[in-house]
Amino acid sequence: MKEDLKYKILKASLDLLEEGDVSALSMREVARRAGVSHQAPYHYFADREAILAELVRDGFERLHQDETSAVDAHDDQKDKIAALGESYVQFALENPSLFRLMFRCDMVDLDKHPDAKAAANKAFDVPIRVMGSNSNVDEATRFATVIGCWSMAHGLATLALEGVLTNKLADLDQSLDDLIRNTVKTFTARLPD
Amino acid sequence: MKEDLKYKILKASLDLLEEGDVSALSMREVARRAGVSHQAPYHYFADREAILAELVRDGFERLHQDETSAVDAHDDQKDKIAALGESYVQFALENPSLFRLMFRCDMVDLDKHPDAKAAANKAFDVPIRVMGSNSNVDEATRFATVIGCWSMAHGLATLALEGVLTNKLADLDQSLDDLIRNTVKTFTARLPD
DNA sequence: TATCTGTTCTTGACACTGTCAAGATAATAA
DNA sequence: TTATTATCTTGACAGTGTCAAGAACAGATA
Repeated sequence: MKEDLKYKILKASLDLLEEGDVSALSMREVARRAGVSHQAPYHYFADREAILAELVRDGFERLHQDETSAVDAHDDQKDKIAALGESYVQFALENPSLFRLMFRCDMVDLDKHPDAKAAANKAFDVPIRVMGSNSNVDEATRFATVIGCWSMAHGLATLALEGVLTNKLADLDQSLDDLIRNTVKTFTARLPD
Repeated sequence: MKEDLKYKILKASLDLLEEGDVSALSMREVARRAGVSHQAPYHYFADREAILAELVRDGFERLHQDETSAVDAHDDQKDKIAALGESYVQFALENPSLFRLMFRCDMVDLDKHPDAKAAANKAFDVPIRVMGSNSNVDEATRFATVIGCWSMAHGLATLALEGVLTNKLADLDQSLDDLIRNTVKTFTARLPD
């Protein structure tokens, strides 16, 4: 079927990405897995980065979905924020290599791939939309709060991903999930109403 | 001089790293810059990862220094924490490629490089030591607070590095520095005494 | 039906990479 | 002086991304 190979290539690429790191995703190995010549992928993707960009775009789309369904599942404002944070970290843990890739502008220059950039902005706008509506505080504080929460979720995700947290976790009698839930809850509780 | 070439190679490597991304750091380019044959570096480093590990080790050493001098410059507990966070982000902004590399376990497996791992742990222990001493809260909350603050600093650094923040900053009349300071201060103010 | 045109894929080449193997050269020790 | 070791070079190999050119095939046009 038409465009069939394109999705075969993307599937093989995603598999390779999550099997190992991004360096395992080579143009030729992707072609090999799709059962075509080493040059065939070039018909659908300008270069290696174009494949990565497509994976990144899809990643941000899925992250956006996870975020919105997490937010929509709650009514209380702070519950929304906590669920949003947890879904963010959860996504990272479930798609480690992809998540890493999604924030590697040295690998995928979003300015060169508008579709991926648009998807990223859609995902980024969820926290801003959810938290940016608190009119009880001034704008600077509100913005700082949004960025801080987002940063915390992103940092949690990154540190958990790189195994830094599990190292430090050995002492405490806590699972990684508990730690993440605990951390998110501890900080959302301190947010202004 | 003995070991002279070793440091020439490390210097060339760090230069290459900060000039572009980590992929610009090739064994052969490093050798070329040091003015030696493509194989000479192998006398001092087992492979490419060994060079990266050495850069990472040095990076964590410097981060640790920055952290401690930031902490030591203040007496008040919350000032210490704020300064610590800012120094962390500052380090990332001043050494973007190196900072990225320091948290890329797919590139440098710390378990294979004990020296780098030790340096990393030394740097990681500063926030734990500074914040972990608050006896007014239970241990789980204390740990969550430490991890949360550290995550926020790490997330801020990462997001700032990848240009995500500067994108979102266009609306507000704020510099990146201001935003970072603001965010750190906003959240340290909410910490329990 | 026969010819043209564009899509889709293949084959071949090139310069680059990391790294193994082996040799050369120079410093040091006996 | 000779032997040994540290230091560096030369050469090779398989792997990579990607440019260039060609083959196979589809569909449209005549």
